[in-house]
Amino acid sequence: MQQSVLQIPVQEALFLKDPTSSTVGKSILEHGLILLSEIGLEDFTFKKLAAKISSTESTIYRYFENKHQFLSYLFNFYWAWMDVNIVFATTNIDDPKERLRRIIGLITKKVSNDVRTPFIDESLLQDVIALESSKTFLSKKVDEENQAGYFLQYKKLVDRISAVIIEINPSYPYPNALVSTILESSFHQRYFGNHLPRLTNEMHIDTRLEEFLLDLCLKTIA
Amino acid sequence: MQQSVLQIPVQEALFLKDPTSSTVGKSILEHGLILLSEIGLEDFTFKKLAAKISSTESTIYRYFENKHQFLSYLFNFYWAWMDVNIVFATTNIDDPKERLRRIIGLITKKVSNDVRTPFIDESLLQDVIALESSKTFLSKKVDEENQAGYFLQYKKLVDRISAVIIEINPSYPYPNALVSTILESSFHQRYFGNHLPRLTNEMHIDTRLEEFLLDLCLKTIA
DNA sequence: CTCAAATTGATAGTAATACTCTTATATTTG
DNA sequence: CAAATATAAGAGTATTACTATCAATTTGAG
Repeated sequence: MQQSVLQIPVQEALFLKDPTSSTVGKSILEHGLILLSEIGLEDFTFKKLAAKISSTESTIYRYFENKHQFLSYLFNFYWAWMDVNIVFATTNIDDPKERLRRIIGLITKKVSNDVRTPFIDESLLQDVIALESSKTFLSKKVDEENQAGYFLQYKKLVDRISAVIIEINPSYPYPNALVSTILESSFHQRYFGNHLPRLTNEMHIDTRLEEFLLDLCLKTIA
Repeated sequence: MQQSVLQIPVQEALFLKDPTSSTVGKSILEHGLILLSEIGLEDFTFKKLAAKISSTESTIYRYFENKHQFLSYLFNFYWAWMDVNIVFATTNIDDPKERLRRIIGLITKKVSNDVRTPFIDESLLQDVIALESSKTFLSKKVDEENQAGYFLQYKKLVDRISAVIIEINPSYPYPNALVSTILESSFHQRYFGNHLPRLTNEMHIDTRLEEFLLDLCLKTIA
């Protein structure tokens, strides 16, 4: 009896060799994520990761061009995984407001490890993405990377949620802006709640964050 | 007849030696900002800056511990400068809604160089801060840096704007969260408008960005 | 005006980073 | 089983992110 495995598709632009295609590759993903969560992107190096998985720098460089690409891989993985969850949680729900409610619930809740993805711990991934995701797109190389498809999954999800907004209020003029604002805010507000509390209002508490964003969203498109 | 000069106070924690106290220091600020805007934080080094101002690495290191501290200096300068402008634009305005309108106007409009600050070009500064500011606080060293006062000016401004929100609606429960969301969003949305348009709705246009955020804000606290 | 203190410039040096390359050894696959 | 492919081990390079030393210059206090 085989456990169900969830295949999360990640763009070819985001790796040199598919890390899910080999044991070392999976190990790079698993322990790369752990190391990232421990020391942060600035201090993260392929050399340290190689030591951790008893492999070599050159092997890791065959999978990813550099740590920025590795982060972008995780970024896309996260949003692809979130997309799957959102689709699952909203199919067969007729009321678009209820769908929006569920989406914001998923976005704001602290996630726990999804056993269907054996080498990625989503709980860690969420923390890493909250801290580092802005760094994927806030770079002088955005246009080039955007061209290459680095942000496809994120854009896809924004479109999906925007469609729900439009369903609720077809004349609201800024659906995509509202959605990307909410997604970014969900990360930053939780982070502020934990580290810079004066910038927020107890947003380290899931339920408050959810209420804040749901309220903001519904009132704005009302 | 002396030109009026605007003194922007920056925390002592943000430098080793006050860069405004000497000619080299001012040159570091002026050309450091220019270089940052040209090549971005990742590629920015004190060595390159030293070459640009015909000085040496060691001299720059006497003013700033590292480029992260230099960025944080600019971050604080920007928000302190914005604070001055906001205070100026809102004194003697009785209606808090009108004050909020003016604040959001200031935050969303593309800024032009303020001649009262001779060595800082605010137009460049705005672009640099939009691209790099998240990197000041999204780091494993937040708590330490927060303790040292790295984010004081930003927190002060959030408090100031929150007070206006509370004046408009004293029972709105998330004023600080709303304000920091709007401030972050103003940067990101404009950036998305320029580089990742699918994540937004023509937010590279000042007036649209202003309308989007003002509308969002007023409806949310109504 | 003068001497001491502080500042800067010039230079060297170190450990780490971000890679690239080569080669020998495993491992997989056809 | 042979050929192709992947990995490990190691060396090597340019750059980064500093620190340290020392001489020359500037400043400022008496």
